[in-house]
Amino acid sequence: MPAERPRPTIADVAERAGVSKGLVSFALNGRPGVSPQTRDRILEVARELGWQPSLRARALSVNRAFALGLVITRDPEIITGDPFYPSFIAGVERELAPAGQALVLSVVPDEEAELAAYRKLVADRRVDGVFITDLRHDDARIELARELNVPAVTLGHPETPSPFPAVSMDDRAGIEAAVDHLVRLGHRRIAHVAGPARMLHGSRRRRAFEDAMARAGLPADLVVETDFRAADGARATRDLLAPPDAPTAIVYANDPMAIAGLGFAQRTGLRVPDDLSITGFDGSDVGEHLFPALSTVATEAAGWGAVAARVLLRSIAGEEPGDTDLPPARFVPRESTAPAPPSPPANG
Amino acid sequence: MPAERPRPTIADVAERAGVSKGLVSFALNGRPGVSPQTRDRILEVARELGWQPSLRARALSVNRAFALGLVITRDPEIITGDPFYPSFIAGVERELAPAGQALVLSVVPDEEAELAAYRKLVADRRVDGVFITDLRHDDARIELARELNVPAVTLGHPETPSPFPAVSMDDRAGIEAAVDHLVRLGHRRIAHVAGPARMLHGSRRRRAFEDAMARAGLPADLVVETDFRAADGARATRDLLAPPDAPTAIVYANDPMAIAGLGFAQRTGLRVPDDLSITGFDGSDVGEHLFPALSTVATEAAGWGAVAARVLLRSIAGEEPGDTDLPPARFVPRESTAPAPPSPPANG
DNA sequence: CTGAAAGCGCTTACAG
DNA sequence: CTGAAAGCGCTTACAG
Repeated sequence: MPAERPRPTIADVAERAGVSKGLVSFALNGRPGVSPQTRDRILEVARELGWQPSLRARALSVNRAFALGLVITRDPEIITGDPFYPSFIAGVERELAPAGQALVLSVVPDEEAELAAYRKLVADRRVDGVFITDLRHDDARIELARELNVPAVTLGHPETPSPFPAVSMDDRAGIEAAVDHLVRLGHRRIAHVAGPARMLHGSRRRRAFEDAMARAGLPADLVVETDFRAADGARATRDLLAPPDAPTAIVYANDPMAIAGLGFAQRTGLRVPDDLSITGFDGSDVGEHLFPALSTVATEAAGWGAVAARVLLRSIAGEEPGDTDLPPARFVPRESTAPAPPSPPANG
Repeated sequence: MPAERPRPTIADVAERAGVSKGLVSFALNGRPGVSPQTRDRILEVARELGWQPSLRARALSVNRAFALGLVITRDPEIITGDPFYPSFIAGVERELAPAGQALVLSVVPDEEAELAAYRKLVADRRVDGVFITDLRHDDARIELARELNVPAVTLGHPETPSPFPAVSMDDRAGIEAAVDHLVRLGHRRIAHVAGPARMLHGSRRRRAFEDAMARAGLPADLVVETDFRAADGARATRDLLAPPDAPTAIVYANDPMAIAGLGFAQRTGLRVPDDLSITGFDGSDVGEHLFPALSTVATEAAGWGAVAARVLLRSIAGEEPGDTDLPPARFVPRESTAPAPPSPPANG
């Protein structure tokens, strides 16, 4: 082990510059009340010495962590393949790095561990604020964050009253556009493979589907709820395609399920999109390279992350950012959607 | 804003228990030299007061961050779809949470930003050690970590001499098994869509491919280098399939490229696996649900993360863990590989 | 077994 | 414009 050369502290700088520690601190932080000459001398000495601020010491004196917390709750199976979080995190970092903030990430298997993770993060004062993603109905995290007195930002509006700013993206628009597109293509039997009803975006996308169907004068009777996993997508597709009056189009609540659904359909000999149209959600880039290329709803997760980070930073700084609405999710038609096949002869 | 009720400190505990702060600290940390009765009293008072240790204060006095750093270098395009990091991180967290450690994550777009991120992480003393993943040839991070005097663990063995423990998984075995499998199925023209040569696992998988081909007495003349992106996989497949002596099987260096390659092949009317066999790498769960289900090489990224975290923690604790070899990557045959098609009539 | 004190490296009133 | 001092909340020799 090479001996650790101890890092210079402001005391070293002060001594060498012949001033007090306090003055060094003022000069370094660009506070007013230091004459230009002494400031320059102090800065010069700091540079010579290779002084670097101790975040730890600052953290203790100003009572800040200079970090934001993200906890992701996913069973390990589902985490892979979902394009949302990697992009979201990249967007968050784009905002944090220049601000000198760090991201502390917690990945937990279930909701119990999730609450514990938030508690731990703020008990340890590891972060100055937290992201609340994947909102659920009656989400306990809103109350918890309030109780812990930690700044937070929610992705989307929680159902329960929330003191925290929300950064929302209208995903209804994307689902509706998908349904409208299919209806225009002549589809009448359209199914929806939904996310879990306990998740707000799961049930919201489902409601958007139902509303769009209602507007088109069609029954929304073909809906199956899932856990967002690829395997669920395959299973749901099997169940939907089994009956004689099977749908001619399926709207999936995420891309991995749509890809698995596509696989299942092809496996049974159905041609996509000739026999069956399919749409995904979230725009994984692999979907673009499938055959047929997956029609999907693009969500700009990175932009969402960047804005959420900015809002959280502002609310930590004591501002009251208010809610912000991102541009709505966009339907991206590709190859997996086509005109409905001619209806089979009505028999019976 | 509800008024922040100030958290009790050890000074409060000490006062209430009628002892000194030092003694409280000893009792709380289970140090010897505190009589059982006073220890119990102190613990009791701490509980009554709802005392929680200040990680910040501890960090400053013991000069530790109680956190590990992971920096991921990816252009935003590629990050989505790759199943490795989400699983790896889940494994890391499985180890860190019980140890009271946190993960600070940095996502950067290129190698320059990557080095800056490592520097910043240790300059700020945000972490006690760092993971070095996705090793490259002449990887500057080894030297940087040594220079910064920060404990590190590498995923795999770097080429340059390294003072850091390595946690390795033999990915050669998986590639070789894939090639052997294809050879046994009668394939003679086998191509490889490789990762970037500057990345160690990119070139190592390529070499494994070449070696396996050589052992089978086959030329490894069909290799195209890529950047690991899905789009690259499609492009490479197009280039490979264009000439008259196109391969009957393609071994891809990751799953997203294999999926895109599958899509491209199907698009041109080739039947997979009848006309063309395909294998991936890393085992995304979506691959399992494609039609045909993707034969791939499974890597146990979560286990890798857990072991790497444990090793890094031990080396921070001053042990010298030494290198560890994980079970080799396993080839998982599914549906995308089948006997080679009968050779076309030799003409010319 | 216990106490009093210094130290970790900053920031921030308070005085001059 | 500048200095001396206290404080953030712990840990850790050093004495007894």
